[in-house]
Amino acid sequence: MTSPQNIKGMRDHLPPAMLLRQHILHTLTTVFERHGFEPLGTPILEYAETLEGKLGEDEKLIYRFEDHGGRRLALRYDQTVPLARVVAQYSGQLALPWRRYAIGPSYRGERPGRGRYREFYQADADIVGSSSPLADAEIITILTESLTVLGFTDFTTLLNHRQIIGGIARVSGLDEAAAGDVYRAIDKLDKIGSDGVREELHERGVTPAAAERILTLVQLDGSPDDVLHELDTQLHGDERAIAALANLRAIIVALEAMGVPPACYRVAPRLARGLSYYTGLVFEAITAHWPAGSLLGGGRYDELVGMFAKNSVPTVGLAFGIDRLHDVMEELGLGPRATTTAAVYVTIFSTEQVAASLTLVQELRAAGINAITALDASSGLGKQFKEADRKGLRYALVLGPDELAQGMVSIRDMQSGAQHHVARGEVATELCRLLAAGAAS
RNA sequence: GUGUCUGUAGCUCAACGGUUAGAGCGCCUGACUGUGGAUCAGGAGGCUGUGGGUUCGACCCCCAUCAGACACCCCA
Repeated sequence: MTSPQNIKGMRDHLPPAMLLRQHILHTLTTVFERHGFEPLGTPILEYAETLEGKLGEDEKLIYRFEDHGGRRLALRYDQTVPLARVVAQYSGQLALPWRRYAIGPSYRGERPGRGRYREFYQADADIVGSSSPLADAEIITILTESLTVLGFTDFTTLLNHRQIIGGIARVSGLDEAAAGDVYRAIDKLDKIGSDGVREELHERGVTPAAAERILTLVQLDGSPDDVLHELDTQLHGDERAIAALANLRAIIVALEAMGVPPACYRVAPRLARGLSYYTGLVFEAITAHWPAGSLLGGGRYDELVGMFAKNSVPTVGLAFGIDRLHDVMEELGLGPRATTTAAVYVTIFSTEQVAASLTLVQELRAAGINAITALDASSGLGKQFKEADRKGLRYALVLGPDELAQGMVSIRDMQSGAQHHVARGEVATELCRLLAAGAAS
């Protein structure tokens, strides 16, 4: 391999992409902290044993290897299992319920595809140690706020409950083992249609009568109240499912109180979700602009932490897929379209004026303005303007003999080409004013 | 992990198995004034993803490998 190359499924992020990613991460951090969540950092590497036995079939996607000492290590598959490890390990230091967020890369040895990579960023927010429906509702509220602040206008959060899924399987006469298979088929409803699902169910040995029952229940649609009411009737007699419906109702009541618009969520009994550790609420956000998988997902997993600790620790949380968010936002033109970090370019007129320009640029920086100077004092103004233009900087300053003599600085608007003089002492305030006006429009 | 397709200049793409692999855009230099975008003139840039094979001769055909796209599978 003579020419440099990326490892399969792992990407570089050049400045324009990285700026959007950072905008996303910063926005999510702000929302998380607005809700009082605390940051947690854990290593990318864990003992393989820590990750094994929690993910079901997905386990084969874990990157595993041995270190120099022959220890079996693994790259983390998500940030949830490490959270569970931390909760068990530091149980004495953590006051529960604990609201924590974590942002970082995880790794899965999958075949890369649209919106799917082997190294991908997730932003997680979880409430550890509470089984209250208020915790579930808080997570959904964070989800809604985050997507709204990022600029999404037409997303929907699908809500479901593992015990509704279980109940539907049970009243259709299936045992727990078969239910998983069935739900994998139902999860594809949007993609292959009800006929396709019917066929798949048949292939998996579900009787036609049971398949029809399942399809009917799973395709219930309408207002959350209507869907829950109908499920109540249909699942009558299945205690766990009835309890799940009550739980969803309580969550929705809390959502309403927190002002989450009803148009943002639906009860969708067909939502399955793959990760095997979920035990209660499950949800994911979808948008018509991204047919390939969900933007984020999550749910309640009350037993996972208990696999490390002795007692069970009820937990609910979500994970944003940063790479998918990024790709969708790019397609929709959401977020800042900056290609660089600086806003102002200070030219250097000639080798005699180097000091004057350097002094000026430091003043701008002290005033909170991101600014750069030319690095080659002997290059002409034309070349310097060109550099400023190519970088996408909004303003260029000229400080030549004429300006120096008059105690002025020329401010050039690189978009319009217009140029005006400002007194040397007023430059920073004038630029702040211009930049604020530009940001507002 | 399975299947299909793709890989040529920084980017988008040409080139019948046959001379020295081309074009547009971009990049660099100059015309050019104390000033970018426009125009004109010139210039740099390639072991055709990589490694084998077939052939007198390979960008082109065959095999392998790496990377990418799409559809499965699954998921963020």
